[in-house]
Amino acid sequence: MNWTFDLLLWYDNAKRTLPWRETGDPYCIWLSEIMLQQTRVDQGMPYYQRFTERFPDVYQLADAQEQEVLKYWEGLGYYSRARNLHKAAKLLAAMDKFPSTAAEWQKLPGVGRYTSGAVASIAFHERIPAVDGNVFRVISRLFAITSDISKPATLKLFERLLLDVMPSERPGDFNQALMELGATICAPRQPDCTTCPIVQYCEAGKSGNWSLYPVKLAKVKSKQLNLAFMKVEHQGKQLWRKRPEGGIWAGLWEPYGVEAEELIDVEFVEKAIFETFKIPKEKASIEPLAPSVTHVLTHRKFIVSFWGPVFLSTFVLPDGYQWIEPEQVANLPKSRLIMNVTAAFLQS
DNA sequence: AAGGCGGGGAA
DNA sequence: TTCCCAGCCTT
Repeated sequence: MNWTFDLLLWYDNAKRTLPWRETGDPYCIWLSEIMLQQTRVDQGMPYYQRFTERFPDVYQLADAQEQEVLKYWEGLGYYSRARNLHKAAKLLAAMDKFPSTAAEWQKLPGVGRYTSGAVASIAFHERIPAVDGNVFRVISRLFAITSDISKPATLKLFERLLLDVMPSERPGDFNQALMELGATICAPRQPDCTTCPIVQYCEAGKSGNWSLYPVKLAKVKSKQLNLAFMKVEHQGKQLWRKRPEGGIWAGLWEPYGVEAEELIDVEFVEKAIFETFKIPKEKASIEPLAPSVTHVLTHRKFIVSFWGPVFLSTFVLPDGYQWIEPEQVANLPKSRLIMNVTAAFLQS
C-alpha cells in the first residue's frame, strides 16, 4: 500500500460537491479550470453559475461578442482569461470534437501546463499531472522538497515525480485529490495534520516542519500609481473609453482619466483639462466628485481621485475615447474599481 | 528568467 | 500589512 491509495480513499469520502464535478462535459471542466486560475472556489462559484447559464456550451460561447463575455467576467479579474477563453471557444467550435490529449489542449490560448493536464486527466482520463499551487504545497511537504517552486525547472521536477507515482486508474480524481487536500487540510498556514489522510507518509507532517514548505523565493513588488477620473459631459453624454489591448483591464471601460507618478491635486487636474479640451481656464474649475480611494492589487497600489463635472460646449474627442449615453454605462464591462465608483459618476 | 496581469479572503 | 489562491503570456 502507498500514499496514493490513502489519498484517493480520503477523496472519495471527503470531496466537496462542486458543479463541475457533477459533469463529464469537457466544456464545463475546461471553463471551471480557466475560471479558477489564481481564484478561490468560493470566489469563482457564482461566476461559474451565471456563465454556464448564459453560455451552456462551446457554441453559445463562440457565437457571443467579446464584450458580452467580458460582462460575465466583470469583477473577477485577470480579464485576459475571458478573452482567451472566447478565442479558444471559436477554435473549438470549428473542430469536429473536443481534443482529448493535454498536448492538444495546450495549443489553445489561455491553456498552459496546469490547465491542459487538468482537463485531459479529468475529462479524458489521460494519465498526466496537473500541478497548481495546492499540489506544489502538498508534494513539497510530503517529500520535504526544498527546490524553489517559482522556477520553471521545479515545475518539471514535480511533474516528473507525479508521473512516476500517479495511478493509471482515475488520474483525474488523483489530481483533484491532491488539490482538494491542499485546499481543505494542507493549507499554507495552520495545516490540520491531525486529520490528514497521508500524514504518516509526510516528511514535513511527521516532523512538524510544514512551515518550511514550499520554498518560494520570488516575491512580487508592488508599485504605487496615482489615477484621476473625470466626469466630462457634452450634450448629456459622458466621455468613456475601452482600455486598449496589452495592459491592465484590457477591453474594459472607464471614464476619462489621467495617471501620474506624482500626487494628483486640483491644479494637476485643471491643467490636464485645460490642455486636453482647450477650454478657458476659468471654466476648467472643478471639484472633487467623490472621496479618494485606494485600490490595491497584487502588483499595484492605486490612489484614485474623482473630479468634475466638466461641461464641454464644443465637441472634443481625445484619442480612444467615445461619448456614451448615461443609460448605457451599466451595460459596459468594467473593472471592480470602476464598478465601485460608477454610481458617483452617474448621479452627481 | 523575469515581470505583468485582478480581486478577495485570511491571519 | 502579507500571503496566496485549480496560472498564463510576453519579453
